[in-house]
Amino acid sequence: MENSNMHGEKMSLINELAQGRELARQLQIHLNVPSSSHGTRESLVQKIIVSYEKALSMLNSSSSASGGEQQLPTGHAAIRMIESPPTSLNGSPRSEDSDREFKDQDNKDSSRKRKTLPRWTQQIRVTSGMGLEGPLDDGFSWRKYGQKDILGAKYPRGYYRCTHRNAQCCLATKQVQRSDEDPTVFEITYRGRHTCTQASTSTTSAPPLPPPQNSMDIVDPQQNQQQPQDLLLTIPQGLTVVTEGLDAGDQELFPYNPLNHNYGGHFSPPFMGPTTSGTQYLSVSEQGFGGGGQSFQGAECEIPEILSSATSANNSPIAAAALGFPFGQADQNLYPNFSFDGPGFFPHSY
DNA sequence: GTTATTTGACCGTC
DNA sequence: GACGGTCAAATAAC
Repeated sequence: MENSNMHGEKMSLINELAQGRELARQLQIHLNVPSSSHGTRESLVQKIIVSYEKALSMLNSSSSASGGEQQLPTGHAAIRMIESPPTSLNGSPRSEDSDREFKDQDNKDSSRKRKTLPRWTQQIRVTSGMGLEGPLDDGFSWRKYGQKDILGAKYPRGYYRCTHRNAQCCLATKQVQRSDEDPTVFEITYRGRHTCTQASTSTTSAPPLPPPQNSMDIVDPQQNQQQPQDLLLTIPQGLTVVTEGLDAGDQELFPYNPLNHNYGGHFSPPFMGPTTSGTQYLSVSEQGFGGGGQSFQGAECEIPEILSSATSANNSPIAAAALGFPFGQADQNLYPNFSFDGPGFFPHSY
């Protein structure tokens, strides 16, 4: 086991470094292109930084522990991945649908689309004076469509979906649940991915990325740093962000989120831990963060169907695009181990 | 006037 | 029947 892990980490490290190199090349090209926008260059720079930081994190973590705890050497954030069941901090019935969805997928399959959406959770702690609502703003436009008192929870759960849901068929949704025990902690569960252009333009914010555990296994088990890294860009100082990895049902997650393009734009394959679930803690200094999230639910959009097709039609560029796969062919070169046809990748049709 | 939020009702799942 | 998630009308804010 360890050997395979070690090997996997090495491969991941190599991939990460290769990605960084490729990004540097792209930056070089852009620097020579007058028409290239500043934003594009910035994006590439950010990607390179992220890539190298991830590589460093891998080295750091591999030498430290295998307990799923990692620390970025960057100093501006402490990221911790904790393998833990997707339970809420407060013990409240947090996304109970986690298991429910899991069962559904297992048993019936997708009579209800929302049950098949990728989902991941972040726990955000507001440690210093910013509005408690601050953490809810992740740079994406969310529209609240519901609020519900949850059994066993002191605070109601808020339901949000992407503002561009109708206009751009963006199925991203998120649920915001305040912790009972610690009101400064918000548990944000994201569903689905942003497919709206907004996702690709909000480079200043770092909406949480879905922790693609599966992809992780396939591509790079250590890339989990990606998300935290991105989050750092927008999370207000003083906030502690805990990303609870994909819930148990994440076998269904696609590893990537169109969002990835946004943040810095790029994709970074998997940033979640090698395990099916995990928690990431981000401690940042204060300024505004936004918890972004996404999830899906719409029915008018055909994304789910497209995704489904994607699972059956391996390597379809269109499907990949629809899925928001960050990497194109070039990226695939960077991640030779990645494949769409792995049963662990798209275990179920969407 | 347009867009976002609130809130009760409805639906699906367990 | 209980519960969570979503819808949609009413209301508020811009």
